[in-house]
Amino acid sequence: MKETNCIRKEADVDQIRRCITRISEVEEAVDTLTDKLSLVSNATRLKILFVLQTEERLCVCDLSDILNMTIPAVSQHLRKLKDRDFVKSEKEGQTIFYSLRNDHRELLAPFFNLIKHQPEAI
Amino acid sequence: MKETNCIRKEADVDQIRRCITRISEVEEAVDTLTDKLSLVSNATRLKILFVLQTEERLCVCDLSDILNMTIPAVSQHLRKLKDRDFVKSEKEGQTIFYSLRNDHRELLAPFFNLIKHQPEAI
DNA sequence: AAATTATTTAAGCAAAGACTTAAATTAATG
DNA sequence: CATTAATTTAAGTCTTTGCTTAAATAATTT
Repeated sequence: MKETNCIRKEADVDQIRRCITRISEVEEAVDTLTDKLSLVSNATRLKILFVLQTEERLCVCDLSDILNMTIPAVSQHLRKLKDRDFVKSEKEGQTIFYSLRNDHRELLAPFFNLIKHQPEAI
Repeated sequence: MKETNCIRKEADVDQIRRCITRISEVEEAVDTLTDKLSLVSNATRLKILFVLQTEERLCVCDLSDILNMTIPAVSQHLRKLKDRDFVKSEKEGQTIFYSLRNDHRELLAPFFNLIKHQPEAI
């Protein structure tokens, strides 16, 4: 890649430098955030999180019935949510119950509000 | 798919029904939200939005320099952001300046806060 | 008018995502 | 102890995404 694309005379070099600096400062935070958002930006996973908000805990086959999806499909979503600390699991006999973790409540709260208070369109 | 996966005796049929109802009520809101989140959950696009927050407006080649990416790559991200009303564009001669729209400020605000106030880890 | 500049559009490709079905694991039960 | 049940893991497929390079548009300058 070329070093510079903006060769127009009006180009504000200081502005560009300033932006580069500003972005480099938040680069890591952006990556961390987008990593989490990419999890939440899936309808199935957001539904799982949403319903776990009120239900305390649900097992895989509960969720499979609720979401009308196959068990393995649900299980794979749950693994992702668990890997990123959105949910935790507890085994009880042969069934495994999933529940919300507190780790990302702050991130999730605005979404749940949007969903609940503007059900038709956001 | 089978109608029911949960055949265990402890299965709480009422709970499952309740969840199905609750989810059906927010289905549309969830889709609308995840559609927007999937846009924001990309590091390049979040950076564009972040930097446009303070810079008022930037042209495509500015952003290409700032993000160290090719012009077409940036242009394609901008199109997505524009299609979903995150940004607007104004032509001035042969350069096209992009700036933030107000439509999704409410959705974006928490992200910008997270990025700015916890730069190391969220 | 020809050449240059800024941007978009298009086509192609590689990687990531989300499902499917089948097999493996683990626990409970007859 | 063999069977059933709940879940995970794995492998395969299809779609989506994000880039690349090349070509097309459109405005400016020479």
